[in-house]
Amino acid sequence: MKISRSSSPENFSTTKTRKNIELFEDYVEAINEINFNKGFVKNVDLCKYFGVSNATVCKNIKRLIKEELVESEKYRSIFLTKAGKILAEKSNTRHEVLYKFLTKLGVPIRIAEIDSEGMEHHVSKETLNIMKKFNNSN
Amino acid sequence: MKISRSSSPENFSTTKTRKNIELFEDYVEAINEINFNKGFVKNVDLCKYFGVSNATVCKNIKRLIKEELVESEKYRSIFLTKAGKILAEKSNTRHEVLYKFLTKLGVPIRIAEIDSEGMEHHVSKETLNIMKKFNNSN
DNA sequence: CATAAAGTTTAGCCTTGGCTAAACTTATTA
DNA sequence: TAATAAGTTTAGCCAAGGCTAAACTTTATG
Ligand SMILES: [Mn+2]
Ligand SMILES: [Mn+2]
Ligand SMILES: [Mn+2]
Ligand SMILES: [Mn+2]
Repeated sequence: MKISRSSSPENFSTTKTRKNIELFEDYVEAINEINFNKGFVKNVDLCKYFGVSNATVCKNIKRLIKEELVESEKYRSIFLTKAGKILAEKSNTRHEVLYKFLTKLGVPIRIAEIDSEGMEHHVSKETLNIMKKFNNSN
Repeated sequence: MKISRSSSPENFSTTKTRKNIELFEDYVEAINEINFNKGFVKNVDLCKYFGVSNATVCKNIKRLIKEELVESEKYRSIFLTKAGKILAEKSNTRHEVLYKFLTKLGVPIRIAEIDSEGMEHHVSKETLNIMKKFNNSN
């Protein structure tokens, strides 16, 4: 039982804050990707993407609307707002940098896909910059 | 919007599974650490450690007891079971390897402490082994 | 163009992980 | 040792993120 790091409540509260926007980040990323690939996004697309029920997607989209990341009229397509688009690009870039970092390190592709899906939301911009540098010189 | 990785519902369901044991991992790690430092663990110690209320700790300890990771009698100290101890050691090792990995990479200590608190729960054993190798040769 | 199929929303349920306030137990100290 | 302080549990609340079943809307088809 060796512990070289030190722990503090602030670490946990930062982690909690990051977890609170995790779903938003995943959704705007997904919406951006699906829209890029097929031109529009509907409830059913997100169900397939995440593997959850239509009711779950519907409820979560309402939360994204309240956060002004998404716009949608009843029974219609789902669009990112300006803020949603910005968050999507930022999240996608971070996810991409982390994924590439893991593969450059030697992590098998399938494992890097899985691990990065969870890890991405907890990578600070400082850590991200270091990973970016590593990617560019390896 | 460049995406070099590929996404699948399995990535999200694995991530969900990992999130479901995140609290258990943090708690057994904390209990192990506090016990190591002061010989016993009480509700109030965990409140300070995590920065949450006594009611929250009490409720979460009940969940750990149901999972047979922890034993405790009313108003008394909190102990890890055999399984709890094993999970604590495993989680601590993973946390420690990741933390050291980030610092060796050049991430400032304070940032590595924060980022590793969230990332640790999403690092597969394959990725962990690669980080371990990196640590030993850098 | 009427009906059937596909897709979306609503209603109502559940667990997790937080909180405060109040009740209860244990520990301290006058 | 009786009163007070400190610590723990219980009760009851909330939001997030899941689910199924049923109602409703849109799209496709005979
Ligand atoms: Mn992502
Ligand atoms: Mn993700
Ligand atoms: Mn940890
Ligand atoms: Mn943690």
